[in-house]
Amino acid sequence: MVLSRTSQYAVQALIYIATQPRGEPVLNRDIAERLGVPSAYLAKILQTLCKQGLLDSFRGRLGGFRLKDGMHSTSLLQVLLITEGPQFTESCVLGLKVCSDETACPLHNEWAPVKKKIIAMLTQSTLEDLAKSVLTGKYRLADIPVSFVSALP
Amino acid sequence: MVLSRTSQYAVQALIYIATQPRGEPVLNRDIAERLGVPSAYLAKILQTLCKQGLLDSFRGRLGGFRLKDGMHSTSLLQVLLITEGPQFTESCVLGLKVCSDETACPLHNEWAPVKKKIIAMLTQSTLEDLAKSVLTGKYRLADIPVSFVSALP
DNA sequence: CTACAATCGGACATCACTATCCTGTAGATG
DNA sequence: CATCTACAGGATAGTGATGTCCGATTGTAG
Repeated sequence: MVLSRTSQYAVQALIYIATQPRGEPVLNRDIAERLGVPSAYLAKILQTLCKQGLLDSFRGRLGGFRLKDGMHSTSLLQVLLITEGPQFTESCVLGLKVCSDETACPLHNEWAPVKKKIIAMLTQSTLEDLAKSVLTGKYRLADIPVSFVSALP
Repeated sequence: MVLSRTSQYAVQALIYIATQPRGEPVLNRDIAERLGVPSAYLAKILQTLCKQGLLDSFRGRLGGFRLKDGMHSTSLLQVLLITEGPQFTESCVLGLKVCSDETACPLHNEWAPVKKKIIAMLTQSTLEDLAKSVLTGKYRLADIPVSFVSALP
């Protein structure tokens, strides 16, 4: 019913980056502070997202992370396949190693349509869409209230 | 996308017990062997299910666990609320401590209908229904094929 | 070139879940 | 009562996800 911390951080960070002006790298430190998550841990996650081609990173002054070109339309499913692993959409609810339509667990047929709906929702939600809805101010990206006024584009 | 081991074992064990003749206690050892799960760990889980009123337990000879009267119609949701905790249906996908309709995370409104579908499915699935479908032989309750030879010397 | 800022990445620490061990206790049987 | 059996439950260990630390490396600016 809930994602792993790693996935949560990844999604939050990516949405936050997507709310920032395009092309301008965002500091890991700033993202961590904004989201109220451990910065060293977040850095590892962002590095992974870099290796998987979602982000660009820049060292030195004016460094930071930014969304790679064209990655604003990345879906949540693509993100979760990275953070939860490629078996994210495959694994059996009861943990059976083999659970196909032929050799199904008792929940397989009940779960199938639900899974389909989840995947549809995750495929449909893109980073730029989510970033837009955050920028309307109607949604919260993190628990910690923003102590400083974030820049509006 | 997948339940905790504890929940998996609980659901599997309860379905298995529900497939056995009513009123006759089933040995923890037999359940563990049938499911291919560690028996000592399963015992803890079954004890929890006893305390929560789903199971009766009997010590000594002819002992074991059986479904409490009327508990054959228990839904999966009731089971998971025990094994995953009462916040199972409440928690935010992004892990926010507060995420209501008023203070929503960016995924809240997308997730709501999906969550509704999940809960409907879990509420609808009862132990006796699942036990019945297992008894048809079309579904597997565990990975390990039941060769059913207790080759003890 | 030099100094500094920021990521990179390996090593280590922590915590919750998972799993095991062992002793105690209760029930059944003769 | 004696004894076997099976659950009860506290203590303990393994494991993977999570979180922290610190030095190495790379890029920018002066």
